[in-house]
Amino acid sequence: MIAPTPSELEILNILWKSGEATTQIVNDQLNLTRPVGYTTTLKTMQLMTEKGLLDRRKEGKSHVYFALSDESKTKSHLLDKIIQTTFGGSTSGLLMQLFGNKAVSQEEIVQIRAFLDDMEDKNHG
Amino acid sequence: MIAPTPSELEILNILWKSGEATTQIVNDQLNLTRPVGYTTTLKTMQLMTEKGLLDRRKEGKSHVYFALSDESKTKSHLLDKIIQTTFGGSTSGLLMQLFGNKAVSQEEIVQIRAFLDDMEDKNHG
DNA sequence: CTTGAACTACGAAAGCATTCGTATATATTT
DNA sequence: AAATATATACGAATGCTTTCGTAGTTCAAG
Repeated sequence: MIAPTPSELEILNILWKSGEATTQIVNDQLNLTRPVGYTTTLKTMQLMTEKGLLDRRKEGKSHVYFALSDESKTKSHLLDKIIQTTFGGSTSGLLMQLFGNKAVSQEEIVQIRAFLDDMEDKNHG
Repeated sequence: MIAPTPSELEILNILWKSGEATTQIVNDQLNLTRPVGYTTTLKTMQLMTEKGLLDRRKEGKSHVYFALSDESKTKSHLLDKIIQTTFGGSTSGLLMQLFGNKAVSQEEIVQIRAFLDDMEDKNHG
């Protein structure tokens, strides 16, 4: 599995959401958050294509890019990595950190309980 | 807050566990996992000291290092970062990923529910 | 006090991610 | 078809992390 770099992840997030986009569109999206030059974005997306993270098709004079890497798998991988390096491989360790040191809203707690209920339904049903 | 690099985090994890240690000891610990030269470890720890992540005291001809950065705060910070970059700032997003794509045992679910109960007690009490 | 072992300090190389300038190509407009 | 606008391709610089060789220092043993 190819782990995207931080910059690559930003681009992936945009493409995962929109399905596909030109460099122009991706760059505009990025610039809503932080300033970044057009050719920088272009170059990054070209490298990502070489790496197999993206593919593209020609459309007029420009390219339309789309993600090849799976969103869920990629995020799962990144999560595994931080669990490994930061919490010694312990998922519970991560959760303790999350619940122990962050303000988790009542709303989120409700949501999490719902997740757990679903999980148990799946386990038992 | 100073975010440690991956290599620095490895060293911090050792020092958080042992309280304090010489370069030699840290390097030996690291080499249980992966090969790394003594001077590499030394240099990294020196840089970490400059950065304020560590401090040290002289003991005989060697130095005894210890972490200045707080374990919980550091991990919390790293976690925030991945939540931000990978899950668009949504803690629930992280949890969905965690619960949706990993096998979470019944035991862990029970543990998580206990966490949530504690959380609610804190929120209300 | 000289030798040797362990330790520190320093500099620099190598690898990788990010950035962007410049040159070139492609389409569109006049 | 010339001029303009929009794209792409490429190379190279920058900055940061990691790595380790080498030189010098400190302590202890002979």
